[in-house]
Amino acid sequence: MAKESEVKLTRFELEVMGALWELGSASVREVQERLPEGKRPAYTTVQTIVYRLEEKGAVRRVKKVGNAHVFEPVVTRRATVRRLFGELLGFFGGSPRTLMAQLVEGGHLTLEDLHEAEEILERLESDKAAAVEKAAGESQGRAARRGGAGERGRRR
Amino acid sequence: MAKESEVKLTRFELEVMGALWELGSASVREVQERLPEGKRPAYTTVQTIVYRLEEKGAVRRVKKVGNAHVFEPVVTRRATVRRLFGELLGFFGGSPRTLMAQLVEGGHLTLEDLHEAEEILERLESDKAAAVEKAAGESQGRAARRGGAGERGRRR
DNA sequence: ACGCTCCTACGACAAAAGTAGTAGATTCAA
DNA sequence: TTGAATCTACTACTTTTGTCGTAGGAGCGT
Repeated sequence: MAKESEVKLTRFELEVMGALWELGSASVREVQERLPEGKRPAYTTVQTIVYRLEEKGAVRRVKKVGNAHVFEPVVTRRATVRRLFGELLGFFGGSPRTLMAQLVEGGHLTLEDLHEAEEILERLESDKAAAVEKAAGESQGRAARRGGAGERGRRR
Repeated sequence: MAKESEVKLTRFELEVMGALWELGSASVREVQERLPEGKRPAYTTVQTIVYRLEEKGAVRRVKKVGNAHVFEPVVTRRATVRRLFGELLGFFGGSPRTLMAQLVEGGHLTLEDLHEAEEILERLESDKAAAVEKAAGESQGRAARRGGAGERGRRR
């Protein structure tokens, strides 16, 4: 199977992944309910997307609560951002700088954001030699466990 | 028609727009040839994309050279980045900071990039009251002609 | 043991994206 | 003024996305 970071996600799939990343792991229903009211498709629509994500290897079912499957992201948010950003760079001649400039001008970034980024960068820089390639410690997961997949008592 | 910044572009369309932004304006053929060898579709395929972009209002034909139409971008690169980035933010919980952090960690941004961004930001900040809402003077079009769209010499 | 309610597995489809071929008009160098 | 080279304007087809509906299986409260 193609390198996992190669998974190409569509906008909607990303939307679903977004929910999944936030939740750590969740059932189809939970995902659906986390989607912005405006564009909240039918349950089965979300289900289909999740299934497709599973085929693409972006998520996997980890267990079952009640009779519902609980899914969990396989591709990390980080890897995905990297990928997306890489694509972006592609469209813009490959200069992160130009892109940054436009983001700043677009009002998306504040000075604080930049400062923080700098700190992170410096911190990284200092222990560059260290475990840079570990990439394992994704802080995904548990965090969002509040509730559990099986809450019933929901009608439609 | 819908606010121009609303145009939703697909990956391929973005690719084409990318070429167009770099070129300032160009014929279908020129666009095609600017596409990376690997994924360079047939001439007519590119033509179709360009036509569709025209329908979406993302480009327009400005003149004719020989018997060929010359197209020019209507939506600016900037507006597009903004849009894309906004989408990105949506998928990631809306925090530009988190996103930044991941970009930095992903090795996409250098300290220099950040510094420059800061400068730009500060500059902007100072004359904020000024023509912020003008938005009209997009320096696209011919301006973009400074031979070599891509500032080369990029590291990573 | 029932009857609900929820979930899963599939199957379908329409719309959008990706990809390309063809016929006929236009240019341009000889 | 001809013919080759090149465009444009359509048309068409295949995949991929976006969206759902339905049939049947599973839990669970009573």
